[in-house]
Amino acid sequence: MHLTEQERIRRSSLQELKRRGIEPYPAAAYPVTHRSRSLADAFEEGVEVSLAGRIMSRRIMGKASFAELQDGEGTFQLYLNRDVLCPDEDKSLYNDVFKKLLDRGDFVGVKGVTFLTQTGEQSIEVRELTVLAKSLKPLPAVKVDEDGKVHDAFTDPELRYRMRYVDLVVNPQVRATFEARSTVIRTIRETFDAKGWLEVDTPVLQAIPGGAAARPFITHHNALDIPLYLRIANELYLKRLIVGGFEGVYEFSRNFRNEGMDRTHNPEFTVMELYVAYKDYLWMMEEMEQLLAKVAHRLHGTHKVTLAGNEIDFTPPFRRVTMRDAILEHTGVDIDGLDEAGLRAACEGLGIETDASMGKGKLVDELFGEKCEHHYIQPTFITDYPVEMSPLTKAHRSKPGYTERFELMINGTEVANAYSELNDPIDQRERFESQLKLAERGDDEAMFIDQDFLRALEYGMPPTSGVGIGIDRLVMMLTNQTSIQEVLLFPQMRPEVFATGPDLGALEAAGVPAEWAPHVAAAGFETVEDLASIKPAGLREKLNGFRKKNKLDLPALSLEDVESWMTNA
RNA sequence: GAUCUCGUAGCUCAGCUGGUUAGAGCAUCUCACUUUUAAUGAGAGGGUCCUGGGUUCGAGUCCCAGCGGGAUCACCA
Repeated sequence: MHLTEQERIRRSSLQELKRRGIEPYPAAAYPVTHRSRSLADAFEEGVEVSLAGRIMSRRIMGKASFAELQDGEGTFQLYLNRDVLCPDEDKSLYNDVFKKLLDRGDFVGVKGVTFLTQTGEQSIEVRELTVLAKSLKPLPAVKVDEDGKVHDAFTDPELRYRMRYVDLVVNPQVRATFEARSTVIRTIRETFDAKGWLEVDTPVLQAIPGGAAARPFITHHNALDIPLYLRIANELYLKRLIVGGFEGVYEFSRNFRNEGMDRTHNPEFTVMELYVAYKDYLWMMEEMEQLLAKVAHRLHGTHKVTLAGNEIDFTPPFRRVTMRDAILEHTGVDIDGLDEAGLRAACEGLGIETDASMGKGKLVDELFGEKCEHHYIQPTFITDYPVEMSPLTKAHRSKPGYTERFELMINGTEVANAYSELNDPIDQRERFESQLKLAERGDDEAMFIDQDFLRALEYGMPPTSGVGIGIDRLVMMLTNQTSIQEVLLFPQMRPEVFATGPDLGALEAAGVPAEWAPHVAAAGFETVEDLASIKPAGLREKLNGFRKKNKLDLPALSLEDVESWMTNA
């Protein structure tokens, strides 16, 4: 294994700690009395404290040193004085262990007494120092100067996402984003629980991927020998629970869609879906206004949030615009009364590409998506979607051809989608059948018919309103992030390829003498496959050349030697 | 999937129209230093210039292919 100089030094420090009888990875719990931020907030001098965390920096000045200890809350300054830490003759804990054998990134526990330095910095004078875990790889050396400017920032997105653990250690704002994410989810959960709604779990593996229009991931169940789909939505299951008599159910659902990835899409993402009986989409709009205002206020202490240079105001009520008016306003096209041909002509007149698989719903969707969506920066409910693009939504109470649906747009992006749920089983069956026709026309995202769901509706579902909130996007909106990868701890990445290194055992098994195997690998033939990729004569020539160049104390190889390995390979 | 763009030390980055032994700051190592805070001062080590081809007397630099990332687009929430 290739180690950098810094890694080799840390490993030798590790061995030296062990040699001195200091366990670098002790098993025992370390008793902690305080943590950094709460200690700073209620600071008093002369208090005995015990903290644990990572050493994030050291400023060594001979017989005294300062260090930054980073724990789960933040950082706190340590002051280590040689003669305080080591009051007896033996000064090795300070001189050797702290100054030489410990590094930035190591976990330690300290016991000591709080005090203020001459410059007024809250500090702990360390009386006891315990090694808790040695770090063998150096952390990126991020520094912040007195103006708050960050130097040598760890910013490479690939490294940050692949090694989120490092990102979290050195970039406090990243930790803050994920704490905010947790606060968003917790606030929603507390709000819903207080209203008596039930948090439920429904299947992730589904035989029919329903509830949304998207391409699913397919897997296979061996015992049943059937294909199963990772859920693209949980909507149909939650509605079954409303049929079953629960009056309010919600689920934070990890959904999976086998589609593109970009700064607003990840193959797996989180939607909070809520269904409440005896309500409609008008009620749901008010409910969402109150919820988002509460979440924003919990995070920021205000309803006004900065996002990508805009101030987003979550103060209720939010603006409401019908889909028809939105399209009329931004394109001059009145979709009311237009048939499929008319819509297609309107799209093409605006430079929107269409194809034969697109029905009325899809065409309206294109008009809105291309020409309107990005205009809605402030929270806005877009309401009353055409029936063709909403197969699970109840027909509008007074506008024929439309449904009782809204989407909440923030910063030009859809954050929530809600309906007065379709509970007429006959209408629902017809909607599914028209989806089937779309599928026959080539729309590979048209919904499957879920016969069991239809049966459930036939038993009767009360009037219900449902909503799905894109949690990842909502967190983006509330934490001023423009990439979904910044709000997912482990965003999807192409799998990393690790250098496997030479397989000496396999080389020897193929007949390569043990004394030759490392040299064969060093010459570039690391695996049996590598051996098989070249003619014996060529291999012999290269290896003997390598032997001569590196003055190996080994007999030259004969063609027979090499041929015998190849036969075994 | 398409287009553009990037890949140089542990980290952040220079490296000109191709030209000696590839540089800087931080980090690391050695020494000094008892209230510092981007600690300081002196010295030292550290490189598969992403990989593989090609052009050339000569490639980190130019060309081709590949791998990986980012951005834009398509699909989508």
